[in-house]
Amino acid sequence: MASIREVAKLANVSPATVSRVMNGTARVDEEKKQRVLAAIKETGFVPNEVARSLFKKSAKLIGLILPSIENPFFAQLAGAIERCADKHGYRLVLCNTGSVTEKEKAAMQMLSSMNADGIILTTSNEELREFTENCSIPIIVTDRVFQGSNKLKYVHCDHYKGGRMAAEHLIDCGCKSIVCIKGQQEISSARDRYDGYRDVCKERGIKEQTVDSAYDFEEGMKVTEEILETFKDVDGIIACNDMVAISAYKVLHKNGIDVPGKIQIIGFDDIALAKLMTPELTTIGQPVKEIGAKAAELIIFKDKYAKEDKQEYIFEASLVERETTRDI
Amino acid sequence: MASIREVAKLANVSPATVSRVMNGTARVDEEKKQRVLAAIKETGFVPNEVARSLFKKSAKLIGLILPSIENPFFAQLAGAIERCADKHGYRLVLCNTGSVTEKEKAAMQMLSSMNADGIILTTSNEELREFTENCSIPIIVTDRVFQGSNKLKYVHCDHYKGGRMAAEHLIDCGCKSIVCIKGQQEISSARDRYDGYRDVCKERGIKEQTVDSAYDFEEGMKVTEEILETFKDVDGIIACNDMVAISAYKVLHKNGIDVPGKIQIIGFDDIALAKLMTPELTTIGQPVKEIGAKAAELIIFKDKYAKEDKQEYIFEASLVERETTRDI
DNA sequence: CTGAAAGCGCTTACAG
DNA sequence: CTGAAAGCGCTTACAG
Repeated sequence: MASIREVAKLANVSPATVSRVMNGTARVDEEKKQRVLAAIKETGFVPNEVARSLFKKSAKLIGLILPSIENPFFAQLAGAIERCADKHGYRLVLCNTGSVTEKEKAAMQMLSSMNADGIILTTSNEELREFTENCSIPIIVTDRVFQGSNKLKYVHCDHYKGGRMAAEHLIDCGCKSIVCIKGQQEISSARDRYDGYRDVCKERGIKEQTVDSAYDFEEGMKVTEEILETFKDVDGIIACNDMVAISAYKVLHKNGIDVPGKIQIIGFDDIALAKLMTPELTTIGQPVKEIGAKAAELIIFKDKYAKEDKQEYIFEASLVERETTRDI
Repeated sequence: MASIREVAKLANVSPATVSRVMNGTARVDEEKKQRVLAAIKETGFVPNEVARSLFKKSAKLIGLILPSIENPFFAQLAGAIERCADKHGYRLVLCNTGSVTEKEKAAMQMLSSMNADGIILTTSNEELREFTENCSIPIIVTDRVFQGSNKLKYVHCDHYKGGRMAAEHLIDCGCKSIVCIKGQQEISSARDRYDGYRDVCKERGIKEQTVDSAYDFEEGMKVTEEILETFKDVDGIIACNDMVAISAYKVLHKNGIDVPGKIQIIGFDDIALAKLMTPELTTIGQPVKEIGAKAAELIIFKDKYAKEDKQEYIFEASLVERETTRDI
């Protein structure tokens, strides 16, 4: 790899001039400029980003810390973030944590020591709050919220309203006995979704019926069996996300229960798979692209956003009616 | 962030000594060592990876260049690579290219200028071969192969055998009229899978029937409609991957065709969704974890592998029988 | 407009 | 065992 020195020698100028030509940071004599450009071309010179980053204290890197990239919702989020980052010349460093606190901490530390420009974090772990507040680079929490922190920024969709929409839709579809599969209540988004469901139940005078589950296939299936045993008259299921909704469908189908004829199902997230499965899954969609792009922009344009002094960026969820519910 | 200088001052030693304590690169007087350790703790010092990387010419970074992280197979691959990388103290830089050549080239260049230790690349684009061969850091091509290159290393599963297994399984299940949905034939893995199918047809005296498709939902559905019109007696479909298989099922189901009763389906990859859908998808599984880990190790332990002088690392595909076929 | 110099924060010969 | 020095490859005051 050619260095700036070689280019300079070839063009008969100083390294400083080469740097100025590359970056357009100062006016350079036209003739010299041409010589530099020619020399860059001839040597195939590409500036070393590490050296640049050491000086600038910005590596043009965004850290992405996720429970698991295998979760389709997070994969979509990562895709959205990557596309936005790439557009502005930033790269993404991916860290899977399996929600293990020590890994999350290690990733944050590593990322700061890499001069990353910021971190986009999705964690289930509220204990992490203090640690994140002391991190030397900006952290954007996506999809979830830490209670009581005012140092971080948040980007997520309105899960509470989403929860309401799910419940209301099922009621509109004629359901009388709705069971909500709650996600882990340590996760703020799961809490909010559940709260939405609960409030609608109260308002509409419907019995609140719930069951606990993790965001996970096996759990989803186990819990659905449980529902069938416990709530004999169930005619509507709100799943904490699409994965669980799909698992629920699987169990109902296996038990010969017609969906949506006998029991209706609604999921959460609108992952790509939701409309691919048979029957197509009704769900509450999140605007992942917008969420991902906003999170990335909050880091890329941090100076601009610093002035805005807004802490939470909230997007609207939307009902996506498909085939596991039937409006009447 | 504290620097090595501050730690040194606090411990009353030189920065060199601090470095030696941190890295264990030389014997240090026990008492000084303790002072250094205490000073590190007190200051919360974390060494700057950028400075380290500038000197070492290794950023402990692996570049991952993929068509799209949203594709579940690639998401699983990324997860496998990340876990292996993390175990050895390496980070992953994720680049989505949408298979756009210019993006692929830009990503490779960027990654070298970041002092990445190597690149794991999945591309459909054989024109890229020369460019990759001239890249200054090692490149491991996963899932696919460039024809005629002997500078790169390859990690993938035996797609040819996989194609054979799919065809043989369908025949064993009693299919007489099998249609193969070929993936894009510029992609070596799609070619190999198809070749496997074709050879089995020849050997078993079965008529070869094919249809072209991309690895994509919409295409999968369109092409399945086409199959239904063109091949009236079709009783088995080999899809180029699981996504397409799922789309095919969707179309068959919509047309009231019983699966596997009337038409049997087999996919490729064994993505998580395959066993989640209803009916569960029979498919040819790839050992993604092993593939991802091997690719990462080839970069992390490049010196060790340089001696091995092996260019291709091939893993076995395996038949995963589920509910869209029925052995007789 | 432009070059010499200093510096970003580490690491490793080198000399002692 | 240990410190002073040089250097990794850039960038930007500074002086001219």
